[in-house]
Amino acid sequence: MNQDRTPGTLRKLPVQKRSLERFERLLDACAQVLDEVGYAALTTKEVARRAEVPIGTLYQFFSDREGLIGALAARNLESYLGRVTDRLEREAPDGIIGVVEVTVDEYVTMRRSITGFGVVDFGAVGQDHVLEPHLDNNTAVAGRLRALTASLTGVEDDTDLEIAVRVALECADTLLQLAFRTDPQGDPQLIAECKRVLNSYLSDRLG
Amino acid sequence: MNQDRTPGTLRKLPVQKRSLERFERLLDACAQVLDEVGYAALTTKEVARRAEVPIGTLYQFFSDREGLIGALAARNLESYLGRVTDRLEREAPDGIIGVVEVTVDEYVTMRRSITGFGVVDFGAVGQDHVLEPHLDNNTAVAGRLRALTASLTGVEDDTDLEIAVRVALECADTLLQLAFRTDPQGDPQLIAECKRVLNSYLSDRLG
DNA sequence: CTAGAACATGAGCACTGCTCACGTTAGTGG
DNA sequence: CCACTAACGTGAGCAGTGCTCATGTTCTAG
Repeated sequence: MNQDRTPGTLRKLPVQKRSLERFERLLDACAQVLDEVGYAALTTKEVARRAEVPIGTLYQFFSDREGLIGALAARNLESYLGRVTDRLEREAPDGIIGVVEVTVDEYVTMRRSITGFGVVDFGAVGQDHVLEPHLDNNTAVAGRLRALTASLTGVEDDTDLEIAVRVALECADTLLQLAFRTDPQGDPQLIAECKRVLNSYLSDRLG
Repeated sequence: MNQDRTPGTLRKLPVQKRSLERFERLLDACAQVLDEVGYAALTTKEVARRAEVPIGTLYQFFSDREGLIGALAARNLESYLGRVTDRLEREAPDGIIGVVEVTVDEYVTMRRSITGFGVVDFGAVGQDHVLEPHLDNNTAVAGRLRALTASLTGVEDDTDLEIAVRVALECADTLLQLAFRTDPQGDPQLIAECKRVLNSYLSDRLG
């Protein structure tokens, strides 16, 4: 009894080995189905069928359809931030331009290689607060990117930087969505244009 | 027989008076419901109930749920473009900055006054090609804004302008969405930030 | 060994988008 | 005025969805 009925969340994390496998299989199947039929047409029954998991089991882990997709988004975000952090620490670029280069390129790489990444990246539209309660997704991502940016570029980490990163991220997100809508491999001109927008704005804003 | 089964479109435009009233009532009810419960929770039955129109009648006009929402988006777009055109012709600003000012302010005004405008503005996400076949919504809007911009600022109307307007529109769209997500009246700082992004980018790009 | 926690299952409920067969009204040529 | 066609009106019901819950099975700590 007393299951977690908060929408868009996890219910129970798997603790035993078999159910952990199933949990991951469900996320993989979810990514696959998203890739094939898109967000609106995704069906929990189909995801369960692909993962070879009964429908009831799916709902043991995820409170609802949104919770399933949200968990996939969270996994994508962790993966993305891990990769960006690694590259930034290794390459240690000394200015805004270098940070823009790395964050954009890493996003592009993931969109080309991770199934379903294009549909939910860090959270599908109209479905916010997936990553942290009370924060919409891009705000959560912005918070984590801001810390990285401040420590690498020496820019003061104040309210101004917070807003600048928030705005830059929002633009980058849509422009890259546009680039990949235009060309499945990511229209190179639009990717370049994305970097240009970010560089114009951020140097105007912070420089 | 032989109804139009193309998804996301209109079926028949009303030709007689009573059905035209019902058509408009359906769009108004659709806007109201969107405003109250959001995109995902909108139900065709509820829209029909509000408009005091039987469900079958709704489906005489609209091929499906998406067609209904798309028709609302199209009505919003025409209204927006009309207002922007009027103001630009009357005020005849002489540079990019003036055009940015007018287009952004007019959007803000509409979001504050038109029910449901915030949810679909010119087309809900994941539901493109509503305004013109084979063009996603923002591209269609961009095309019409580009013509206006070129004639007013004297900038050459070439491929470069096309891309610049396309990119600027995409950014403006998300940043204004963000501004209104942050504050129901539209966060003033984020609205200002939106103009800053557009001005930095466009003067860097076209100047 | 055993109590209780974690996990597994799928028929079925409530609800959705949408159809279609049939009835009603509006408009027009004679 | 009528008769006739096209436009309009209608809502029970179908196919399919998200999700539950009663019942059973497996794991693991003491």
